[in-house]
Amino acid sequence: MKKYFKILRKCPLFDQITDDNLLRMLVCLGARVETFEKKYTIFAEGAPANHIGIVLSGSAQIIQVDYFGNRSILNSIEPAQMFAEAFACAEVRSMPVSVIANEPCEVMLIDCRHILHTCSNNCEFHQQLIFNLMKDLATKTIMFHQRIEITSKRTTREKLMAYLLLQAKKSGSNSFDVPFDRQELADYLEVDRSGLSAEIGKMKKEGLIDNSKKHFVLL
Amino acid sequence: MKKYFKILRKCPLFDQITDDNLLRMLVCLGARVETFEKKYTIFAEGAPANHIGIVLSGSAQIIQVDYFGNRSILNSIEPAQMFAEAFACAEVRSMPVSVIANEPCEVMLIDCRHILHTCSNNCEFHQQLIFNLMKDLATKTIMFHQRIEITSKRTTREKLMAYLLLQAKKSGSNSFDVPFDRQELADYLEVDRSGLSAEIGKMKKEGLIDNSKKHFVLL
DNA sequence: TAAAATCTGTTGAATTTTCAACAAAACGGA
DNA sequence: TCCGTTTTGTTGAAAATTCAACAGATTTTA
Repeated sequence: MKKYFKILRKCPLFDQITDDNLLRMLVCLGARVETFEKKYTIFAEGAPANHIGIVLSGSAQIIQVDYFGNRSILNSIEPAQMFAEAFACAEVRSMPVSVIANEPCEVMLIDCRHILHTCSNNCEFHQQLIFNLMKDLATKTIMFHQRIEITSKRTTREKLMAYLLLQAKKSGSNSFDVPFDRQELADYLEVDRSGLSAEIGKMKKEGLIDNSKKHFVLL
Repeated sequence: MKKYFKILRKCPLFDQITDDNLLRMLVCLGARVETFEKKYTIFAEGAPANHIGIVLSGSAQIIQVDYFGNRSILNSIEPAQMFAEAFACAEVRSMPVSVIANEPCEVMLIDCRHILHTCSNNCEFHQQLIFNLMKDLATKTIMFHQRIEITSKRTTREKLMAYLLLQAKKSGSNSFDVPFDRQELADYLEVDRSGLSAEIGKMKKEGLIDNSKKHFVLL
């Protein structure tokens, strides 16, 4: 487990937890690590929603697929970030979304019931973990607000521009990579892929942006 | 304060809190009640985000207005529900959304810092409140997932149908009221109002739904 | 009660998106 | 390196949304 400490220290779940306590805590929580190949399903829609996931390496995507097969990408999960914590904390029966490995992944899984319900050892760190979960959920809620601000725009160009402006702000630079290929970006922005490609082409011609694959520059 | 107990007991923030403790707690937290007329701003975008709001009577709406004046309605807040808790818990500087009274409202305001940071009295209920906040935030996250499932649909009809199906499920009946007038429903679904009116008319003609004002029936 | 303000439904034109199909480019594996 | 697969850009036609304008209905206010 020790080899994961460097990344786990960055995970908001373990804020304010000393290195000394972290190892014992992981044992007590029954944390385990699993690996997934690219495109493999980490959590399937409909599966029990008991576990919190933490991406240790690689990346994952939260997706919804509707009755007609249309995919929405809700979020991209990078190393040290958590996923499925809302469903585990709300104690819903089953997952309403799927989580897919976007590249080869190492994922730590923790049964959330071990966090929410005090264990027989009566460890004091439960309170800190619950506080950290609360903070994380509040942050996730804000991310959803930002996503809604983007997808509520009515045209492909407005959505893309709103998304790129936010990414530039987050990265602190006008030159940055996005975590999506074209189809994925379209499924995040809720637009048609070919329309998105066309719009990117137009905006390049107009000198608004520069782009090559996943790299974008705001001009 | 006692006159609000009946509704406060239904607020998820006070789950597992005994009536005896509730009054003392409200004093300790510095809770206060304010009233707002219809359409008045409870929290303005850009204002400090320190307070959690609880709707005691009436209802409120969470709205985003973009640069061009386009309004999105993120959520409707009914009595006993909280709002702005995510921003207060995440300790962001200022509100990224506005909260508007949808009808005459009584609102309880609690400075979230009194919940997150233990007070000098060292009351034991902080832990329970933080646990309750975590549960509430998890539930709110799930609500956003549902909203995204609705607004990610590409046509007005699909969005409306997805919304109505969810409302029917929530109300436990095929006959129910929605908390929005036409323009508000359009701003929630992220579609054009006139297009929405036209689509409702078509669906009535096709015998899919019945509707009058805010009342809908799924046939 | 009457007048004013707001809300709703309807229309047609303009804009935009979606859809399907295809070819070029990029990628990955043998 | 070559071949098969995946990704990306491009196109045009069909479908849907948006927009502006207006009239009738409803609600609010004086």
